[in-house]
Amino acid sequence: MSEEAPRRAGRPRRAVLNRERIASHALELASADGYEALTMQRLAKSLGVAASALYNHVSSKHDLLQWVQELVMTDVDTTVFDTLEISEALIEWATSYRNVFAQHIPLVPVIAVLPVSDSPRTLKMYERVAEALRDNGLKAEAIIPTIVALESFIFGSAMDTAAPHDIFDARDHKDATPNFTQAVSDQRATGLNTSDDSFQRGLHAMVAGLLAAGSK
Amino acid sequence: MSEEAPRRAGRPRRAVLNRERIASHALELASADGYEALTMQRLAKSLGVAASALYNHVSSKHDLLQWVQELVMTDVDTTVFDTLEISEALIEWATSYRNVFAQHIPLVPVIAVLPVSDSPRTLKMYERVAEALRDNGLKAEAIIPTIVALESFIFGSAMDTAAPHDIFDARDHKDATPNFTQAVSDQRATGLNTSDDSFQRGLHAMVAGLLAAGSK
DNA sequence: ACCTGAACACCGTTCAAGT
DNA sequence: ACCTGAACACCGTTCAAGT
Repeated sequence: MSEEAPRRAGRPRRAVLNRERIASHALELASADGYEALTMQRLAKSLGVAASALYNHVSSKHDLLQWVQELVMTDVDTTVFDTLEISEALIEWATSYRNVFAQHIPLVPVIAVLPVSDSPRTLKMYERVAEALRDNGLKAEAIIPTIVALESFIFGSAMDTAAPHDIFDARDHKDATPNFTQAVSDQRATGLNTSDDSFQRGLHAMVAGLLAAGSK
Repeated sequence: MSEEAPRRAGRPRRAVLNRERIASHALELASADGYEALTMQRLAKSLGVAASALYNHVSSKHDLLQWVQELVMTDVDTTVFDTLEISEALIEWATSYRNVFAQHIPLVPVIAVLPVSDSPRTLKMYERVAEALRDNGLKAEAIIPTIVALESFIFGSAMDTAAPHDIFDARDHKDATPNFTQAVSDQRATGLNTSDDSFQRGLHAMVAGLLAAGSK
């Protein structure tokens, strides 16, 4: 598919190791084999270099995860703010955001405390959401808390998708927890995935409440 | 404080290693020195045994973290459901829950996917919340999603408290993000801690919305 | 039944030595 | 400037050997 670029005679061939190649290999490795497979040694092997070579380009594994986070961020849809009414847009954006990180749960603790200055794409996303909120009459001081609250819910909900489907199985303690047991069975009867059902209910509640409370 | 129990002559003295002692030592170690200090080796040392001895009582480090989680759960306040009106009670309970796990962030990914059957105290808490929601007229199928949505927000908000205070500093990209930059400055002007402000706004919005949407 | 000590199979990271 | 190979300081976990 890709053709070899011509090289000058005196230039030695060397594996091209740079942020772009390292990050995308890391993302591929994690996506294909899971984040437990994303070790510096295995990543180096897949790049055809020694593990120590990676440290000429990235200062720590934590930094590497930030690079991967930046790549993953591409998949979050912010175009919805261009076309949809604000509450619909927030719901679609949040759903996309949650679904993306449900595929990258080990990145959640990283992104949750990541300074925006280290992630241009996250910053750009914030700008778009902040603009949309302002344009729709949200009070100035409510904009950031609105975004942070939604994000916290998004991250928590992304983690919740990793819960086993029988997480609420309490057969051993049924007698002591009649209300809970009944509630589990009633939710199950809807046929809806518990994580998705919970996320959508919580999201609609929060979006409506935040827009109402934050309006001028 | 505690007096020595008399021992029979033939009984050899041995370090008493059991779940209770292991779990409480682990909690103390993590609380005092942080979760990065909670390793099997260091825990063993603090108990006066070899690391391998621990494996006679706990099957893995992950299981140990579940034990610690069960201890920490004690601090979450569910008595509020006995005295406060439902939305007030949910807000106080959630705030207590979030504040407790803000002190134990590395447990969040553990508890988020922990089957309730492995955590009697969590189960008991769910029962109390489910009962309160039912008593206050929530639709049967809305009870579990209401709890799960609140919990996801609680876990995400607990993680958010670990964010650096300058997480939103975008001085290098100010020109490209005018709305965001302005919003950050306007929130800052309130003097409120961003995490706390966001949590309380999101919580009030979600509680009101969930109760309204889930009512019969 | 439960503990020790050595070992195993990994980690992330550093660094002198090479080109 | 960037890579290799060996080493370091850890991890969690296993297991034969002891009592």
